[in-house]
Amino acid sequence: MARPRSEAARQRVLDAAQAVLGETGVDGFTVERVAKRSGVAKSTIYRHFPNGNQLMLSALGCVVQTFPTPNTGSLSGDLEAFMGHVLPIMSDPAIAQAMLGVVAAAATDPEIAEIHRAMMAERLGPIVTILDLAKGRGELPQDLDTGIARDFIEGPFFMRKMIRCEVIDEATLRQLVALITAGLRSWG
Amino acid sequence: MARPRSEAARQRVLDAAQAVLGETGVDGFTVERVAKRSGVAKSTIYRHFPNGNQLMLSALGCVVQTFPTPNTGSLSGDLEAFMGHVLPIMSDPAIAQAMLGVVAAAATDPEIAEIHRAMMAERLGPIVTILDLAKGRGELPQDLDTGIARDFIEGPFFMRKMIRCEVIDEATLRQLVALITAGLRSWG
Amino acid sequence: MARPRSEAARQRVLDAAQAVLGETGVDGFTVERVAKRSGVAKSTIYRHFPNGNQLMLSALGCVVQTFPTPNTGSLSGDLEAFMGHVLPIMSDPAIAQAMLGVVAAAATDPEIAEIHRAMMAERLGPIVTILDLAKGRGELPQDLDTGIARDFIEGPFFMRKMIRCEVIDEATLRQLVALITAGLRSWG
Amino acid sequence: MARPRSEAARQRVLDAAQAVLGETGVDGFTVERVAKRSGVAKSTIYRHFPNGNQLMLSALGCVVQTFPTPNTGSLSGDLEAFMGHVLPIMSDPAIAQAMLGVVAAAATDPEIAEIHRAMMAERLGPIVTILDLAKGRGELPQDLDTGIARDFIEGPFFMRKMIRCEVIDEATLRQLVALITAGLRSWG
DNA sequence: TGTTAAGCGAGACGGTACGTCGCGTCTTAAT
DNA sequence: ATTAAGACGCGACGTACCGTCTCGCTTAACA
Repeated sequence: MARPRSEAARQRVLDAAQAVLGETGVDGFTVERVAKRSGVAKSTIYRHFPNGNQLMLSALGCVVQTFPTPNTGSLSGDLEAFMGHVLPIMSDPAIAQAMLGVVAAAATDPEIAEIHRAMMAERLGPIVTILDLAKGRGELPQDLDTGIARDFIEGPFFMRKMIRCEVIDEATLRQLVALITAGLRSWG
Repeated sequence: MARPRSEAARQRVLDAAQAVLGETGVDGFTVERVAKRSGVAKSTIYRHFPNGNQLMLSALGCVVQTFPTPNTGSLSGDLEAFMGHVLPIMSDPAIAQAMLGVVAAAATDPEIAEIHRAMMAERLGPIVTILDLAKGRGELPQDLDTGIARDFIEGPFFMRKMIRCEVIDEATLRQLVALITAGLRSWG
Repeated sequence: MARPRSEAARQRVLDAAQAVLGETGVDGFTVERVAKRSGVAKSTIYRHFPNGNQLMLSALGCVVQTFPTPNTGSLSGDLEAFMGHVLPIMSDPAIAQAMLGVVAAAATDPEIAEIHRAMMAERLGPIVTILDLAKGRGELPQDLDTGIARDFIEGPFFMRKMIRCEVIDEATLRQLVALITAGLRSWG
Repeated sequence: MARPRSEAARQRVLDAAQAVLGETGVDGFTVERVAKRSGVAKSTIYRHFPNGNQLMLSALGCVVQTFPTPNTGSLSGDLEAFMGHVLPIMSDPAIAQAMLGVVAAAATDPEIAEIHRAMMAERLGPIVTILDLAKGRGELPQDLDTGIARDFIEGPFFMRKMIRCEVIDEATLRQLVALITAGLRSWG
């Protein structure tokens, strides 16, 4: 019966939030700055988001995005293609910061834990598919544990790129994929 | 005539800081809370630490600790032993949070970047030694790239434990080590 | 062609407004509280009243009420009877608060000044009549200044009851009336 | 052991508060405006005053001021002199507004009630003295009730000046004093 | 007897001020 | 000279109301 919350306002807020995040970083992120920049009243922001942290996380919704599942015909090719999609995103410092923030905050805040879960699940799908395809082709043993495999696959990239903050060039990507596929094939 | 800065005070502050970190998490970490809890005046804290973030990080100094280098006679044994040391530390939620915080903050704050570097280096030493020993035994090819290998080794554990927050039991530890050693041996 | 504004709604608003005034006082008086309590939408309230202050004042319309003019045959009797009517109204704390609020606000808001004027005038009529009757009976000199007399009559009661917030019992009422009549008779 | 609250800051705040009151009236009175104008931080204001209302009332402390007790040798002279002191103060619209605000708020807020009490008591002293002197000179009966007399004296002036907002010129002052003294002498 | 403009509830919106909290700096008295 | 205590300027927080504005739905007067 009442006026619906304006999706336009919500979007303007999210856009401004992303801009602020990019410009000032996580530490300089402020609801009042977002309000000023978006031209939306602070009270309206609080009508759409329970608090500043949630707003920041929502602004980072892009982290929880769908990745395409490649199908190149070989395990190595699929893994290289998939990581080729994921790596650029992890390279954006704002996203990296936010992602780590999500992981850290998930320990205490249940709402953030949910985002964390979604973020993790989103990347699981393609990996499972890639593994299944490889099993179908006979490249991998049928009883390979998917849970362990996904950490074995993602871990090295995550470690190098986001934790150690080193670049991953084309050669490194291929070398890591080679190590990973060799390891996976040895399963059992 | 002057009183030296009491080391006792510094230590009480650090202890209180760790307690606060553990109880309230990174978000609830506050200089004033640490002051109240430690019974030390805020001004004294600022005499010992340049600002609240540095205090928090110093309280996390334990993360930058020396790990013993195992020597069990086999690559698998050494890796299992090493990770057996590292994993319990990563399991402490306060340390985990802090570590992620360090990684995130390193992007902007050069002082934290230094801590980040030390934290990373501390773990590198034992890994290099383990790899060198394995090369000496002929378990690994001589030209194995240490930089890539260390991400390939640590990454899966880090991913599973700290990012995905799943337990790593004895069996999982051994399975991951098996995958890793198989991968490493395939180098070249 | 259009629907007329529902008098029922207006009345429900006024009732709720008076209730809110009585319960929370002038400071706790809020349009939104009145809306919630009355079950009437805020927009409807603003359709009937230009703003919150006006609503509050309208809710106090009862202060601007007609008082009967007594005629007991003597000045003392008339004054006692008149104040006997007025005092109970001044005793209602909500009305008292509101009345003071009107006086205070009249200084700045011309609309409230109008209410203030009406409020004052309403009480003037009976007093003039009482004085005229007394003059007719020869109890008071013909040239008694009505303007001064009305302050001389009302002032002591107002001061004691509304400003000093002390009770006025039967005896006090009679004593004050005696002082007043004696004073008035001395005019000239 | 700690730094004492700076009396200078408190005074600057009060000065600014009075200025704001005078310029914008009670409605435009805002803690943030006072902060900005005084150059004192909002948090400091809240360190000195529990809330904005209390600040406003403290700024009106001048209302609770000591009045000199005249001694002209006659009751009429004393009353004229005393009201000659009081009337100019009641004429300041800011003070008048505030005074009514104090009376109104005293009903609900115990702290304001205390101010109200002090405000009332401050004026009682001189009046009692004036009455006692008159009794000593034989101008008034010994058994005159002071409580009733004080309302009888102050009431008319208060009513005319602050409630009805009419001027009190020299002639009116004398006429009212004449009525009052005549009334008082009739006691008993 | 429909039509239709206004009333109405609900509540979103842009604002302003609130009172609180934490920061990092400072001043004071005591040790 | 260092410490405990805490005041200070600053600035963000999240809340409460303000008065205005869309929304659909309902309803009484006109056509």
